[in-house]
Amino acid sequence: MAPDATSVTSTSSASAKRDLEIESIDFFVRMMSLLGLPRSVGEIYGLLYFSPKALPMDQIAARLDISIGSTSQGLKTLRSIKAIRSTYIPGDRRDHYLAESEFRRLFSTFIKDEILPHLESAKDRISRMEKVLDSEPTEEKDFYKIRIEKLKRLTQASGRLLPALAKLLKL
Amino acid sequence: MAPDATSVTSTSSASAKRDLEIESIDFFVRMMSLLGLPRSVGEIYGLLYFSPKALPMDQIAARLDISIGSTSQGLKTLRSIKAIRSTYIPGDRRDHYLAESEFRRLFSTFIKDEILPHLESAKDRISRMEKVLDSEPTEEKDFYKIRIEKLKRLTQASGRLLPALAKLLKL
DNA sequence: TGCTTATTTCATTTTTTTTTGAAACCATTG
DNA sequence: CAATGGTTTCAAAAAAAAATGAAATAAGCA
Repeated sequence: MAPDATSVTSTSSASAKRDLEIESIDFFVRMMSLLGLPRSVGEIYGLLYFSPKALPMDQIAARLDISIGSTSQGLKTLRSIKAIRSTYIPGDRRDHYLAESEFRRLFSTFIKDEILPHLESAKDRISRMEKVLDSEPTEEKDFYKIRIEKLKRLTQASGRLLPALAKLLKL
Repeated sequence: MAPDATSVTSTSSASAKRDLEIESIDFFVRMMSLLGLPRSVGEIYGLLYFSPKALPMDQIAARLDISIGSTSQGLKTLRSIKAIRSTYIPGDRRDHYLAESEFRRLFSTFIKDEILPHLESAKDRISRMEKVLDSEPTEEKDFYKIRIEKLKRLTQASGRLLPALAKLLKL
């Protein structure tokens, strides 16, 4: 049987570790919620980020005091944005998870998966707008033209800036 | 009494306008939700963005078929991020709202108000972490040191990049 | 000042999101 | 191939967020 969570360390201060862990969890709960991800996802990542050893799902759930359902879901989300990876521990059937500490990858995956698809559909929408405007003799055509033009520039700029930003975050 | 919403246009196609309006609302509902703002806020901004004339609150509520409570709240949010401004219409007691079409201002206000404060508190948190690590003789000190260092670089980079980004979005 | 209309506020309701927990599923091992 | 331990799934419960509507407030006008 694996040693339980309270007996992990021998000589070093458990409370210092715990303090760091709590700050980390707090940090990432906020950061993930900024990205629109649920609390549990931030908690899991925060715990793993300051864990020197890979942790299995049941220990994560126990330490955070959340259900294994949430934990499984949260790990799935984190895997999908490549924020964690699992390691093989010989003689243990459980998957063990490690935080991916390269934020660059984390952000670029997030941008690619969550933001860029929206930009794609935005382009389609703008084409539709132009078609509508061309086909019908509308008053204030200039006004509409300018607005559409601005939208177009916004999406173009975003489409160029976001991937560049992702690269810049190479830390 | 002001002319009602259905009799606004004379010669031009009302349906073309309506089509553009709907695409616009749809566009901004998505975009605002990407920024974590509620649906109603996106709807209001989308409506105003493609409206050649300034609109009063009651007309906004009526056209979007949302309550005046939501409308008032949404306008407040949009005002707070400088996404709209109100104009004075002689002979009309109501405030009339126009979309601010300079996205630069919109984004930079958003970044300043919503993101940078988090970065500030992140700095404090990192200082606390360093204090904890220094004060206690913890095992795997190197591991923790490196993690804290990475967090520090992340927040520093964000603190520099985000304002720069806001400026770049000068459209 | 009092009357009317416009706007804000906020307790309540509705809707949406997240979490839970138990059942189903899977994979390893005796 | 049954038994055990690990993981996922998903309906139901809980929590959080947003919208409503009505009362309170403010603001213009006679």
